[in-house]
Amino acid sequence: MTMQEDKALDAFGALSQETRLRMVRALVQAGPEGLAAGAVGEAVGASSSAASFHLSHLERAGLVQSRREARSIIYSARYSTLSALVEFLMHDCCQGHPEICTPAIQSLSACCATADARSASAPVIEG
Amino acid sequence: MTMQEDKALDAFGALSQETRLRMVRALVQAGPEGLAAGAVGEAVGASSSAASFHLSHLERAGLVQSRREARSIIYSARYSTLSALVEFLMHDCCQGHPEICTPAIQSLSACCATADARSASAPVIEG
DNA sequence: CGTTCATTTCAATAAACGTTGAGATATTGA
DNA sequence: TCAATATCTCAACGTTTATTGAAATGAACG
Repeated sequence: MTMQEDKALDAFGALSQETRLRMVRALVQAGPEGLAAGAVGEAVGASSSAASFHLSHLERAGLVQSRREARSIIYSARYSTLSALVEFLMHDCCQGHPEICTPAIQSLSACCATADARSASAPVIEG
Repeated sequence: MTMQEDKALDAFGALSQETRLRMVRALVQAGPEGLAAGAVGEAVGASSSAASFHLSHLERAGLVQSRREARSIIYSARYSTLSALVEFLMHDCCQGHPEICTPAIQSLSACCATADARSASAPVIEG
């Protein structure tokens, strides 16, 4: 479950570049269905060549994954890596002061609040 | 509450370097009391010059803060920035699929589990 | 089977980054 | 004040990284 240091470095390195950070956020927000490479590039204002370079970089870092669908290559976020990254960074964060990291937990929980309310007991696969 | 893109880029850039990533983790684990610059450098295997350079970098990025204490400069993690960074990255992560980001929430919660149990109702300041 | 569309690869230039060691600054105690 | 300790600053070097545009790949459809 816990990530290795070198994987975390690759991931943070990948996230430390404007185009790639935007790409990851666009894909995080796009959900599991993902976006075609061209759409990602357009969403973040990158040339097709730059988009390909940065998406490959993100895939090598394990932050996104790709699948072919007809003519397009569809990229989507790897939420498990993002989650592992958070865990790696905050590992043993409390040291007897749980109030230190609960704000981080709440920030993350807040993002799910509306979705949770919408789909608390119903299956969500549709469309 | 939400972080700006350029701040997030600075933070991820700071975390994308082995020495600095180790430093942040050492300081996260050290808790609010922090560690002297020399101790941080020693903990991560950096020369004093390199330690100073990287700690300054981390401070500029908002990930750590410093205070003087006698001859030493004590560095400590800025948990609020780490929390904001997580929020920035995962913003709008669910899109109707809350099961996507709950693992991340649980990862983060797990880190506080023992501390929570230990100090659920008692104040924690001691020695 | 050849054309089109989407994406990737390549090579060159330019910019950013980390490391090093020497020297500067600031604090403490004799 | 002087010496010792802790940390920071600076500049030069070598390495890594991003960008660009042109060319190549690879799948799909008539």
